[in-house]
Amino acid sequence: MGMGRPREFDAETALDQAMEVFWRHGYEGATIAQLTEAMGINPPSLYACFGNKEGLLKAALDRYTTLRNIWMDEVVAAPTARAVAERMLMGIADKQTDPANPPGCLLVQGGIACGTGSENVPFELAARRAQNEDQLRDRFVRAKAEGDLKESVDPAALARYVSAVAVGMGVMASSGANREALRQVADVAVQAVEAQSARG
Amino acid sequence: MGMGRPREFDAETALDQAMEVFWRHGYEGATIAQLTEAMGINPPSLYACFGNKEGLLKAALDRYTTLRNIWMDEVVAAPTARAVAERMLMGIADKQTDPANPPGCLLVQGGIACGTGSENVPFELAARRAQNEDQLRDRFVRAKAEGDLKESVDPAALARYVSAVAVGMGVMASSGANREALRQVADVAVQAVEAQSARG
DNA sequence: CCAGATATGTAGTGTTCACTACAGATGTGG
DNA sequence: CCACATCTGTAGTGAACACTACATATCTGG
Repeated sequence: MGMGRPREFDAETALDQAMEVFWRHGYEGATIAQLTEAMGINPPSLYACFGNKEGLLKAALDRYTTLRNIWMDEVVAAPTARAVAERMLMGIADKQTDPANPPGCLLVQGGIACGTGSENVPFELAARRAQNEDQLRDRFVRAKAEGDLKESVDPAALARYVSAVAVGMGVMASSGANREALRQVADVAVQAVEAQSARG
Repeated sequence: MGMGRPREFDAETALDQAMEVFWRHGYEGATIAQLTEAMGINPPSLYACFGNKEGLLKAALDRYTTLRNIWMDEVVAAPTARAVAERMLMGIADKQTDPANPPGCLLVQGGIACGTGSENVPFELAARRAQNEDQLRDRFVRAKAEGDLKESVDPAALARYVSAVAVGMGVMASSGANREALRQVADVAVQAVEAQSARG
């Protein structure tokens, strides 16, 4: 009863490579060929080790969330609610634009499809969202000129903020969030805009 | 030199159906078979009219953004920056949970892949995001108990807000937003949390 | 050194996909 | 009524996909 031929690759190292592929191309956009090439193994090894494509994704997500939870522990260790939010959101700003990783967050980007031949679709969508952001920015420029917004406000930054909240709400809604949950988010966000108001 | 056989379907009606399919299943998750069935036509008619799948998406996006821009015109017609933000974000909360439409926003969901057999992947991702939201909520419960947050604050709502901003930033980063842009968003969001603080 | 067990590489499998050839149907201009 | 142009439905096409059968290689226990 021998123990069989030992595995020739390191599972964690291979998972890191798979994680990057899912992160960059999304679940459906990532092909087994891309995954196996990045992991440096052949399909049978992948299936023997992780079951199937979805099993590999879950293993990659486990690894991602393990690392992320360690970071979140540091985040919630901040002394105040404000400091927690600052540490988390500023940290995200840095991490999501770190050239060492694909842009964005695996937990969002993993659901984005960019299969071969349609990589430009997400950019097409982004361009349409940018139109509304520009519209908001123009409106906030006017608000500033009218004395409605503080002199210190950057209208483009405020418009980007409102757009970001809107996008976040969209993803939440797609995942099943109900109306009350979205309204609570909107309510806090509106208060943030109000705080930029000259009378606020 | 006759003018040929006339088209037997209405392009705008068909586009509305296609828009719903892209909205619900994402670009890659939507198959030509699903699209043609929803549109009530056969593939050759689709290709004769819209060129290819991506052409159909762009036509559907055109229709979506046309309707959306009309609504945005009403939004920016609000009297103050605060009212603009309120009208937009509360309107989004309602629209994105309207049972008459698929949940979420086509401009975000259109990039989400839910092909047959992997519909549960987006929910798997959402479940992982919820873990971090719960972590935040617990932290804000503590902050409230410590008198760091106002008595009127709902810790779950505030955690949901911070999570929504984080998700929005993730989508922006995926679309090419740079670090400074994300930091500006984070900065406004942090001020919103600060406004919920007892000393704020 | 042999038997059993597991991993690996090659070379496929069936399925599904976006897309289209083709023939017949339905219109217009002469 | 005829030549021509455009649409429609049937029935595919080749390509790409996730996944696997199989022979071979490499280990352990006895």
